[in-house]
Amino acid sequence: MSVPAPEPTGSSEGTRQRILAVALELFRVRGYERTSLREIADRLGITKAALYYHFKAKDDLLATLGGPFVEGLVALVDRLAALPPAARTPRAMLEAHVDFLIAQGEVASWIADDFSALSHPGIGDRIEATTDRMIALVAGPAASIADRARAAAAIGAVVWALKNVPESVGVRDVLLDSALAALRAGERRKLRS
Amino acid sequence: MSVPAPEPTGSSEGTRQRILAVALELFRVRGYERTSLREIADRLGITKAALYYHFKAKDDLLATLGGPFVEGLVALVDRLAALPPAARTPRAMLEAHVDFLIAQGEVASWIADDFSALSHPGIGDRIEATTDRMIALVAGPAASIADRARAAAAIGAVVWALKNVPESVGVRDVLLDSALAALRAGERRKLRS
DNA sequence: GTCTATAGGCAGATAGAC
DNA sequence: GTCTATCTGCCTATAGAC
Repeated sequence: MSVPAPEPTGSSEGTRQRILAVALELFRVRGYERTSLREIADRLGITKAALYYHFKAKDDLLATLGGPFVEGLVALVDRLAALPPAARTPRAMLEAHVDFLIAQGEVASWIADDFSALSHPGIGDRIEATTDRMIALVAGPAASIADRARAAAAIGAVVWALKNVPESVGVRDVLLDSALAALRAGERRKLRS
Repeated sequence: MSVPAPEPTGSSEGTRQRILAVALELFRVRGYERTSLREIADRLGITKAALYYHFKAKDDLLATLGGPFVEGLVALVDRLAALPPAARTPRAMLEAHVDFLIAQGEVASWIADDFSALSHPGIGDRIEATTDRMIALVAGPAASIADRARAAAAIGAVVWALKNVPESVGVRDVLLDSALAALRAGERRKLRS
């Protein structure tokens, strides 16, 4: 008896990936809301109806492209929060964040510019809460407003530099040191990480 | 002969301001593209048609709210670029930028989250070019990639902190020092501003 | 898996009365 | 200035042939 053909993911999977690539490219340039399915289809030389064979709704493109980012960020913060306090150093946390953003690549820079695209109930709130948790973790316990401001500054330094100077990925360590310096600007002494 | 009634801006101006306030509030929550004129009108207790008496198109709301930000940023960078090199210190430039963002208030934090709303031909390109110029100015002449990364980090520290920790406005100087620390993380010596 | 054709809806925008 | 009524168009999404 013949086993189901060993090509469960034939050219279909390839098309799906091409759709995602084009969608991400357009989302980065025009934003999610301003990008129509017709534009995506035209760019690929197919019709809108063909798109719907691969993704049952426009929302699916958003979820498929942005989902891993959101879930990854939440998982990252969860993981950091679960670390023993001794291991939860600013350097370790900022390092994990930088590497996460670098791993997310163009998705991260898309979302940085099109953050409001995630303003859906159940997503926007979640990522906002996660951001606040991350700031609180980096700021540490009993943080003053100034501490929180510096923590946000350190995180933002990374986010913004990667978005606006893509070559920053090549100087990851420089960026990390820069973020740490922003965080520690208020301290009077203490030289170790 | 009677002079034109001395009430050129009666309750009309008030309504116009109320519209802008509600529009900004909704843009901040849902983003520009996802906010419909019907939502704005409903929130104000008027109809869409009434909106069109005050603004001839939805784009006008975007231009009225975001225009001063874009124009202000361009003017700021122009002004900084025109300063004599001796006066163009990192501290002076970052300080001017912080104060500009604080002055823009909620508009600045809206745009930070809804940057892609400005992705119109002739606006998006312009603000992107201006951002690059600002980074180049802060990075200084003959800047390496690491220098540019740190400059972007310093600017981003400010932008992101003000957006995510609104109370940062109250610790402006802390934020400024934090950004400067991020910029100077790569230097080996030199202590003055 | 991709097509043609079209449904269905809501958005932005206008006309003209009051 | 604000309304009611309506136009127009594009967009998401679906039905069904090939």
